[in-house]
Amino acid sequence: GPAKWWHGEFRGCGYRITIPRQIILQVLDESKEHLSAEDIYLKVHNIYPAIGLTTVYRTLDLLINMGLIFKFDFGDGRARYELTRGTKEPSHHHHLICTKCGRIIDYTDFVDEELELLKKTEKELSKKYNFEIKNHTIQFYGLCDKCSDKEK
Amino acid sequence: GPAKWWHGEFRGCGYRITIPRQIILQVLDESKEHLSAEDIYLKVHNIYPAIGLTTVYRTLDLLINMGLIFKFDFGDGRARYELTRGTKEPSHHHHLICTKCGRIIDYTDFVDEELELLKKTEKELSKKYNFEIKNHTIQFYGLCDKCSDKEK
DNA sequence: ATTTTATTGAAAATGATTATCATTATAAGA
DNA sequence: TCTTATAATGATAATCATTTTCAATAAAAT
Repeated sequence: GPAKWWHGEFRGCGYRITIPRQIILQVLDESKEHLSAEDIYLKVHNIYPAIGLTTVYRTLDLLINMGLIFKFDFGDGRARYELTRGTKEPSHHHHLICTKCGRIIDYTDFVDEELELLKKTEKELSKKYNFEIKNHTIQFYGLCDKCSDKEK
Repeated sequence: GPAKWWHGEFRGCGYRITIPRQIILQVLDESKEHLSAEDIYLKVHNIYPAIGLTTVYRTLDLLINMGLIFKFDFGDGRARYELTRGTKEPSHHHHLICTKCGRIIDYTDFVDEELELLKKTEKELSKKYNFEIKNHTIQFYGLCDKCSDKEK
């Protein structure tokens, strides 16, 4: 097939372009959800069953180090992964997490205001605690509409 | 010894007051750090070696459900626990987490401004996504002063 | 085509947390 | 004080996500 956008990035780092890596990136590219390693494994497995879970974990690690994906921890014991799609910071979107069904909702509303305050806070905290801030997370936990209804 | 402040809470819930529970609460009370289950186990073990790790986990679960402690997840694979000391929300303090040495710094600066914005955001998000928000986390990741120095 | 070595997959190891279950100890009642 | 019912405990095994190991395979340089 035609060369993908990320082939150059791999070549530049001296990494080989392999079938598992192509398919894992394809799966990540086709999904807009927050996939866990196992989610990715299952989708990859549908396309090319010989690829193992180990390779998925290893490739995800590689992609994180290359800056091609973000890793999120929502506190449910399994990490989620998502293509950066060019952004250098994961901060452009935040999350609502349903503590009952595990659903994760991205929101992009009000983030401008948030970012402004966060930037200011970051600057002041850096100064006060001599702490070099690289990243941050904001997460809201609660019940999504469906789970909220069920409780009544 | 004299009855502790939490004895009433236990009695009220029908829970028994046992040696492990007394010591685990003592350890939590004497520490102002964010202790992991194993940290707590080791300290408890120093005071009363017969207490097992299982009991520590079980007691921490109980204390969470009673609202006596908060559980934090900083994304390093082990949870941390801290006495609520009367507060009903963990939101009164946020965290700086060093991604190199794992040090966790509490900060209470600027939280008022943050809280104001968060309350507003929560309200609007609740409305828009029909999501019942119960809690939130804000965490800054980066390098603490010591680890930042080492990098140079 | 051959060779070098990065990459892979199966299997075992790890580390935090949870479940099981027989034993023990708390606290209520005789 | 002496039962007695049962909540709580601790040793052990089980889970579950993730890592490590290592021999076999495949990418890409020669």
